[in-house]
Amino acid sequence: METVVGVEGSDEGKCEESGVEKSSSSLSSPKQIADPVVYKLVRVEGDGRLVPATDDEVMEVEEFLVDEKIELPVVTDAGNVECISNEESSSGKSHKESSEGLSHSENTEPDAKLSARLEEIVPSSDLSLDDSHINESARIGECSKPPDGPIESGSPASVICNSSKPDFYTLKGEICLDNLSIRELHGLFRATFGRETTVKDKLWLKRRIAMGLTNSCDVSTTTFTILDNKLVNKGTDNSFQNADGMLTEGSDGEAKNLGYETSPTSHSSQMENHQIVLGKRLGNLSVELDCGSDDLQMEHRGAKRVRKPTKRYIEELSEVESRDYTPKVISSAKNTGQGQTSPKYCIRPPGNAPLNERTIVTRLDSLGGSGVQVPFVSRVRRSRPRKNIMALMKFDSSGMGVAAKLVQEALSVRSSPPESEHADKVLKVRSASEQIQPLFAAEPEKDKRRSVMSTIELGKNLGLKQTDSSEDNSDDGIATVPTAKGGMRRKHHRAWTLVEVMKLVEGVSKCGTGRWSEIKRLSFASYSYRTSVDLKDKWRNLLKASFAQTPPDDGINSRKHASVPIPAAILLKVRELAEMHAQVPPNLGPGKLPSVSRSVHQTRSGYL
DNA sequence: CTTAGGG
DNA sequence: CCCTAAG
Repeated sequence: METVVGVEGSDEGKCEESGVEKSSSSLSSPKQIADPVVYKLVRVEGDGRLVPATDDEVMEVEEFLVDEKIELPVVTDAGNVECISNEESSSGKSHKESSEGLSHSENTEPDAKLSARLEEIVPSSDLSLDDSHINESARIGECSKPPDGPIESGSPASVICNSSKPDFYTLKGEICLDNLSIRELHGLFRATFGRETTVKDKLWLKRRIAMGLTNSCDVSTTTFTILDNKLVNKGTDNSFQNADGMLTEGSDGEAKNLGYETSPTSHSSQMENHQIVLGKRLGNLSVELDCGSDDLQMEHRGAKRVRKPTKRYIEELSEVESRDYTPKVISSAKNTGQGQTSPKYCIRPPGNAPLNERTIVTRLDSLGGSGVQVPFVSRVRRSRPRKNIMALMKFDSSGMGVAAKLVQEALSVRSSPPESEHADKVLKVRSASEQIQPLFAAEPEKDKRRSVMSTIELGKNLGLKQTDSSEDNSDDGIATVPTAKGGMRRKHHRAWTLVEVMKLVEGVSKCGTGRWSEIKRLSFASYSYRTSVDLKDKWRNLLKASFAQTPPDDGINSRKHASVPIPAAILLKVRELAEMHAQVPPNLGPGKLPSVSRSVHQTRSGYL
């Protein structure tokens, strides 16, 4: 019940530590739980002052809010929040609900507060903010930063590093976001997450990208340099994580000062709460590393999520209902904790999606790039035959009741998953939890949130990571084209984002090559598109790319400007893995590999 | 159903 | 990405 904001720093993993938040930090002393921090949508000016958010940002928020209302009933909770978080919005109600359910949860903030936060600005924050930035900047060696920080619109941080590294990202395997222009950041953002962003705040962009590349929410607020998938904080090394997804906890430095944010890893629930509470800083919040999910999230909000079939080609009309919930379930809990680094929790209720869809006529097309709006109908159509959809929608809308029924059925039958992917071994436990989630989601709000919470906890207990699925709806990217034969063919190529690539690499490192389905489950549970075959193909391409490029080294290397190629670090990793796996017989099995894989990235591989 | 390969 | 052959 307590508010998260207060947070005691101990165990919570809060993901949030955003730079701007400092303001919040000042307000929220760790101890004052009672007094929640007020968050306002603001931007940090060059001189360290807070200014009201731009129209754009505000709009985003508003939109979000609106959506929220709509979704609210359906929304589950934390998971949901996360999904939404991307935009900046989430906060209010959803978290409220969630919080209640959770034991720790803190929710506490009433709607009023929410509104309050939007409206109020944090007073004292300026100073604190300022100071911290300055200090940090000062510390940062390379970047001797000009005091003034003539920064465009961005945050002070961005300014900081200008001097030393002019180049983009990838500097000997290093990715430095500090000096990128907004435009560049946008490009990188797109490459990383596969979607456009309208956000103009450099700090936000950097953090978001850093989080994405790093797969963690714990990103320093000062500098953004990513080395080999690890985020390197030059000034203070308070936080960094590796690609593996493990967060190192030791970080304290500034974070502590802020009053919150410590280690994101441990309790997911807490993190969620924080996120929720903080709501406003969504950017940061979105913890997910799966940032990939971001795009999805956006889409979700706008459009409904049609349940996504696990398999691309499946188009069974007859069983729509059953499928409808099924996929969701799978997606939601699917992966085991292990693979994912980041804690993501998106639990999305199957039922509600349709509602949204109906409501909203147009949606942003993340895929295409730049936010093009298209009539949702067309979109839908693409993914599946209209009949189905219509039927589906009706079905859903007509009632939660139905959903509930389904749920019940599921429960009763829980052991028999429909077409679940989780036939596998490990999943038994998981499956149970998975199934439960969706069910709950369907339930009425009140119950729902509670159930969700419980579900989450359950998951925790089980040790599952609920990573979720941010993307189930990904019907987005899939366009089908009728062929002469009569078959439908998938048309849109969904560009692989850096995040996805990293996940893939990580997955390979864990499971080894050739175990695509495993990898799919572990690392790509959230990406419903991307089949094991896709993973395989992508890996093939990566290998080709890595081997091709590395040797020549500098020659053509200058592709820097190419559209966000592929961070060299990743290619290196790919090579290493390739080597390893090539040498290691498959028969060793995944279990053994891990040790090797783990060390891999650091590797001393001398072979190549 | 999941992989491996070729197209 | 798609499609198909194989285990």
